[in-house]
Amino acid sequence: METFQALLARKVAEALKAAGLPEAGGVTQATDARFGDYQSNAALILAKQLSENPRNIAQKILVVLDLSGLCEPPTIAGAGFINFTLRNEAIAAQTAKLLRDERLGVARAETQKRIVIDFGSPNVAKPMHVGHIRSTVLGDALARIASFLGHEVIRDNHIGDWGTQFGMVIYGWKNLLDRAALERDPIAELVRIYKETNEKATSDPKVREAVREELVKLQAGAPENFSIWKETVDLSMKEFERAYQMLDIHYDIQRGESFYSDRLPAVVERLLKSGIAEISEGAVCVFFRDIPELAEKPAIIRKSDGGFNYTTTDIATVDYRIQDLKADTVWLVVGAPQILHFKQIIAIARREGYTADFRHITFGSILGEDRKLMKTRSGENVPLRDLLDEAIQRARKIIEEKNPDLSESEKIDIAEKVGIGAVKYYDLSQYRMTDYIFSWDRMLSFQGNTAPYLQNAYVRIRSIFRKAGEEFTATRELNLTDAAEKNLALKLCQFAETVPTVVNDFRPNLLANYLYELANAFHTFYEACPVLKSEEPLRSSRLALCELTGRVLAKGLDLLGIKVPEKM
RNA sequence: GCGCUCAUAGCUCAGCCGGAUAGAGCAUCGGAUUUCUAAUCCGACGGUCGGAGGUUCGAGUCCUCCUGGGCGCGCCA
Repeated sequence: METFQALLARKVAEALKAAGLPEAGGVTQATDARFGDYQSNAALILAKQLSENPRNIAQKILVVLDLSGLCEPPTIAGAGFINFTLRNEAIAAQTAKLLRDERLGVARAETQKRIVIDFGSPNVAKPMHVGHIRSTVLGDALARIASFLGHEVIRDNHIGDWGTQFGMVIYGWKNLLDRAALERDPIAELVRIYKETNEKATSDPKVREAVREELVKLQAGAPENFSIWKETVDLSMKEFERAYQMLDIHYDIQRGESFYSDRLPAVVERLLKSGIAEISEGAVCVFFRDIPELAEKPAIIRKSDGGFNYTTTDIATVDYRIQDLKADTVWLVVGAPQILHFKQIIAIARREGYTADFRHITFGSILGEDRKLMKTRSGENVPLRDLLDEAIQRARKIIEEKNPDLSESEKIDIAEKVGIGAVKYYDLSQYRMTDYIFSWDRMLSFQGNTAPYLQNAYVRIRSIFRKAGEEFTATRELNLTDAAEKNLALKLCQFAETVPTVVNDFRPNLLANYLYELANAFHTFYEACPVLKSEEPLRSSRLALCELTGRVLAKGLDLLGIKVPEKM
């Protein structure tokens, strides 16, 4: 089904053609309710090209524009805006259609893509911390949305499970490991032995040399070192799984850096052979002399000691994703500090002849109340596990206060949905590039653009249906007499206009903003329009609006990876 | 030094292809509940959109320069 926006845009385009005018932009939602529901700026755009009075052009368009049944007669306003106000009957009819549409009006993308989404990427032997929230939550939301839009999505967790830090870990394991501590809290013990080894290595050259040897042995496949490595990976993966379970994150594949390790020599050989890489100061490098911003920034793909680094790994990763996974699109949801690195990787991919669409999707940082990178009091990264536990705990406390009569199992369920939802929504509702200040009070507030506010709107709807105690059957006729009803219905119709915009520039916050406006429109409707106490046919009509609002809220939040409780 | 990025109300943040008088929430002040969750709603107050130029009929949005913050820049990832 076609959205109002698409329908009006098509009608305007037809009118332009009929009036002998060139194409000129689309139709947008009105910037202000005073100007109606939608607007076209075609006349203003054409005025420039044709050097003619925009209002005259608007008039010419209106003469051939037939919107009977859909809109009130369009008006020309201001400098030459054409304003459209939808007829209530048209909104009612569209809303009734949405009730019978599983996709809630959202069209599938015209061209289906095969998209590998690289997000999360925690490091083995290190705890997940706040720094992982944005990549994980953003990547997951984008995956859900792209998938809903009909793309074939492969979610890949590019785990940091290979690299020089394993020299430290293995040395520490052999010399400093406390088995009992490892049983109790594996990651904490791995971090401890890593840190202590690191300290010893900085002060003692002999340790430094021993660490290096352990790494070389690992890379050469020495059985003991390999099995230690394997065990640390397994322990870490278990830890990651716990976090992913709490966050409801699922991966299709988890190809760590180690997966690519045996492909690295061939990568370097190939690049040398094709002349893309060359030897410089004993290392194998790729220079980008023709790309001004990279001209002074060569990429090293084999160190002078013969070792490979993460650039080599990422080139191998590109190979795998394009050739084995057959991706035509790759989204890298990785922090901004790696911009230069990925520019190099993408430039190399281009030289190798890959035409896939690579997007490095960056994001800002999470700050503490002091406006500096969020840390614990002792200056450490805040462990993700602690943060999620605290979110649930705080949500639980609020629920206890507001609704103490709920059963224990309900409280557990609600606290989890509200707490985790609040953390995710707080992240996703803000523009991804800006740094944001982490605040429990704000994210768990029931007022404003927060998960609890949206969840509460859903809960109010469920409450109505519980009270009604009847099976919902969609009416075919909606009555939109009250302004609050029209406003709500129109918002519901606009879900389909909003969802696709998210992937244009990878901005889930556009969807979040929409859901907030929808919830707000619903609350206003809820205050103004009694549902169960109203007379038929109004009662059925209002129930239908509630039903649809509930479905859109649940689906919208689901696309952001957030669950809705039935009560709260 | 070069590159990327951010700067909008007292605070926290929206503002997608440039469109009309820049919007929310919090805070402050004032209203609304015999009512389906007041966990809400309605209203008031509050802004030279960091600064200066430029492009345009029109700039928070695009371009240039400047100021300030964050991040990155040859063998860590």
